Parts: sequence; C-alpha cells; structure tokens
Amino acid sequence: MALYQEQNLKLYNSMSGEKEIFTPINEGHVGMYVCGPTVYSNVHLGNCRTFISFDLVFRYLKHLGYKVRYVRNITDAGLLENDEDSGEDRIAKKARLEQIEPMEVVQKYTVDFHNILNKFNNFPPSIEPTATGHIVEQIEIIKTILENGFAYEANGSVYFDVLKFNKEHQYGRLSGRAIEDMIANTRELAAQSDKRNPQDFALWKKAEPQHIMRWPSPWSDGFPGWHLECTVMSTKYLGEEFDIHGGGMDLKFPHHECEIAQGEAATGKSPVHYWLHANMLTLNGKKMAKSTGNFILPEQIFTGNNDILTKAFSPNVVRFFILQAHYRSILDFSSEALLGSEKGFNRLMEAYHSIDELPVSGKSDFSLEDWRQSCYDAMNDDFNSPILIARLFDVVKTINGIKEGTSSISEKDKEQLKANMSAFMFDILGLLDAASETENDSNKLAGTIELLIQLRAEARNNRNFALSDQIRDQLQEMGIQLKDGKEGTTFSIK
RNA sequence: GGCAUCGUGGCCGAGUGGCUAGGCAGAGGUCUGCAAAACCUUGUACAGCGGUUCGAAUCCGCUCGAUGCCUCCA
Repeated sequence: MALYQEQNLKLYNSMSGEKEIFTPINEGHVGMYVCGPTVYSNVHLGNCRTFISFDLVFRYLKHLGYKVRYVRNITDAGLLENDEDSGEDRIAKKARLEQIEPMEVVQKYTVDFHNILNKFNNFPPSIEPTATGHIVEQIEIIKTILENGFAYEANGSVYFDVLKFNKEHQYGRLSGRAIEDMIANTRELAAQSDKRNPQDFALWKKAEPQHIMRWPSPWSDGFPGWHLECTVMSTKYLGEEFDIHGGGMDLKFPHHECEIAQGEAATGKSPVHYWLHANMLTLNGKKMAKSTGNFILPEQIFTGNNDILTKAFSPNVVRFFILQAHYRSILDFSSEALLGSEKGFNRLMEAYHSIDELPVSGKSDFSLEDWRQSCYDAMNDDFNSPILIARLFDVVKTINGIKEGTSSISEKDKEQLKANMSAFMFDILGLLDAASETENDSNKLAGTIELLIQLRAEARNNRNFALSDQIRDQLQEMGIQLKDGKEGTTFSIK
C-alpha cells in the first residue's frame, strides 16, 4: 500500500486562503508546475529559497509514493525591462552590455542556476522547458484566445482584454483584487500605449527594429508576452487542468492572475487546483532583489566573500537555515541566524551518526511510532519543515539519553530510528550526509587523526601537557575538534 | 492611495481559544590535568488599547509599526 493513502496531506491553497486536503486529479499521480528563473543574471539566495521550498514539496510528495511530474520553466525570452511599450528584453539588454549573443547569456546563467541548485541538493525537475522552445505553441494559444474573443490585435501586437474577460469570468480572484479597484488605482502610464485599457496585458509584442530576439507570427515579427509561456508549458506537459502550481509570492499578481485568465480564456477551465506561494527572503528587513542591490549570492555565502557574514557557510547549512522557517513565512537572513542554524545542524548530524553505537536493551522506553507519526503530522500540515526539525531535535535528546543510560532503545527500534531519521533528514528535507560524501579521503584522514590522538594520549600519560595541548590546539585550529570522554578521545571535523 | 500579509522572549523562528514548540546565545551543573567539546537543567514572550469569553498570545474592532504587490521580480 502506498504511503500517501495512509497520510492526510493538507496544503494551503492561496486561491481559497485555506488549508485543504490534497486530492490529486489522478490517483497516485501529481502534476506540479513551478515558475522558474529568468536567466539574465546569477540567481541570488532569495530565488533559491523558492526553489528549495518546492524541492521540499517535490521530495515529500515522492516520499509519500506519488508519481510526480515536476515541470519548471526557464524564462529565456519575453521579459521586459520596463514599461512594456518602451522596454527592452532583459536578456537582450544583458547581451548588448556584455557584447555576446542573447543565447550565450541564457546558456551562461542557466548553467549557473543548475550549478547552484545542485549545490543545495535540489532534485532537477522532471521537465525543464524553455520559453523560446515553445514559440509555436504560444502563437497557437494566442489564436485560440483571439477566436474566443478575449484578445484583440493592435499595431501588430496582441493584448488580452481583461475587462471583457471579467464579464464572464472573474479576474483578480487569486490576489483578492476587484477589477473596479484596479481601474481606480492604475498608475498613470505613458500615453502611447496600444492597449484599450491599462489592465490589459500583452500576449504578443511587435518587435522594434533594434530588438534582436524576434519570431515571425501572424501579427508581426515579435515575441510572446511573459505570462504566456507558463500557461503554454504547464498545460502542454501537465494537461489543461493540473494539481499544483507554485511560485514566489511576488508572482501572484499579475503573473499568476494572468495565467489563470489565459487558461480560462483558452479552454474555459481554470487550470490549477492548488496554488502554492513561497514567501520572500529578506535582507536587512527588505526583500532580496536584483534591482535594488539588496541581495546576496549563494557563492558569496559558500566562500565567505561578502560584507554580511563573518565566515563561510556550506550549502547544507544554508538549506537547513531556510527549512527552519515555514515556506509561507518571510525569513530574514543574517549572520547571527545562520550561525545558530549551523550549530544546531551539526548537533543534529552528530546525533544521527551516533545511532549505530547506541547500546540496546529489551525494549524502548519511548514510542518510536508516536515520534514517527508526529514527524509525518508536521509535514502533512502544509509541509511544516520547522516543526519536523523540532521533532528531530526531540529525538536528538532521546538519543543522547540512551547514550547516557537514562533512556533505552530496542534493537528493532534502533534500526527503525536510523531509517526514519535518514528518511526525514536526507530524503525529505534534502540535507546531505557530509560524512558519507568523501568516504575514501575521510577514512585516511580519520586514520591520521587517530594516530595523533594516540600520541596525545601517551603524552598525557607522561604528563607532557605542553605536547598534548599543542596537538589538541593545532588540530582545533584546522577545524578538528577533539573530545575527551570517559571512553577515550573522539573527534569531529567542522 | 488600493489590495494582501505580518508584528512572539537577547537572536532566529513554530503554534494557536485553556496543555513545555524547537534551535542559537545566556545562566547553573556533569565530565576534565586545565580546557574545549559533549551532555543535563533552566529563565525571560506573544506591538498597544478596547471588546467577546469561565478563560485570548490565539477570535473581533481600533491604533501604531513593518513588509509584499499594485511596473520587472522567486
């Protein structure tokens, strides 16, 4: 029996504003779409948070036994720099500035994106389509929307008619906006627009002569509007209706609102059953954003090369830090918070690695099953990773108690405990077991350290404390911590 | 200005009508040649003011503050 049948997963649907029991369209299968990055610059940590959040969702659904098709796009065209009538494609602009081909820009930052997410131990999505790879489909859907009467052509561009759409459907449901308010509050824009109404958005834009990225279409040589690619690629690979759509909170309006409108205008059906939105990562209390310069790059964290942090942190620790907050909460990035996470993370890992050495007794004096279920309860409650981590720290206390002899565990539970912890820490949270990574080298290193420990023990027996302290302190400087316990000396590597 | 979200102890962060969240830091202890590390124990909290209730940090109202979106944005 698949695990998902025993578990009652609830997730917060941004559309209803409530936690809902998750029921996929096709039993045992999940279709999930997440808005990917625009590859015109390096991803910053705020971008990464969103993708780590949905990696958690992906991992957990898989763990529950669902067959998940996870589609995440690469936006490599169609995103305008400014107001859409005067703006320039971001990728084209970068290409002009760096004097390279637009597709070189795309390639460079796509590789960077994959690299970084790989370091964070994210699973790659099942399909990673690109906007430029789906121009034909985008043109087709524009035709359909035109035929259905929800769009109009003007000067070679095609715009979505929001007011007309709103008469038969409801525009603004996801973001809780009334169309009247939008009309009343639209900012004054430059008057040269071809749009009938300021709320309308572009499906197809005619390219200005200097515009490099362009494709032929029935209306003009031009390029598709940004919102369209997600509609096309999600429905192409997941169907006209699919289970989960994720993305950053900042995409809710207008991007996701437009996706809903495009889907409904094209097929008459609302495409998404569950809308999930990950919240922002802040720095100095403000959203991390490329445009304001308020951001930090993952690489700057891994190397410690930045003004914010006092030291470098591993991707694993950063991931743990991110997962210590719920994905729907704003999380503030700081050196102090990261240091706290690092210490906690190391403690958790050490406890896990000490399970094998635990003494066993006839029976356990705690309920492993209750603990295990409490972990699932946390994850089933809208992927509450901070609660799961709190439960993991609870069991750290139990493990230490067994070590000290104040608690007991049976042989069977010990095996189970290790398997469960491994599942929650590595499979679901996606943390990396650093110890297993470079086994060969670490064995040699361990042998060397053992030798030094022996030499130090001899020195101590001879009361040559100067030598013993020198060994201890110099190892410490290298990040190797000796631990003098009752059973002798052990070590850990930072 | 409109819409939305949020305001929890030194820091980070869960939770939610009555039952210890958790982590880090701090304090005390165990261990130690001295330490470190580890482990154990432990305090301080729910922005303010009203209201509902037997009971509110949790619900309602107002005030103040913060953030996000309203233009590209994870």
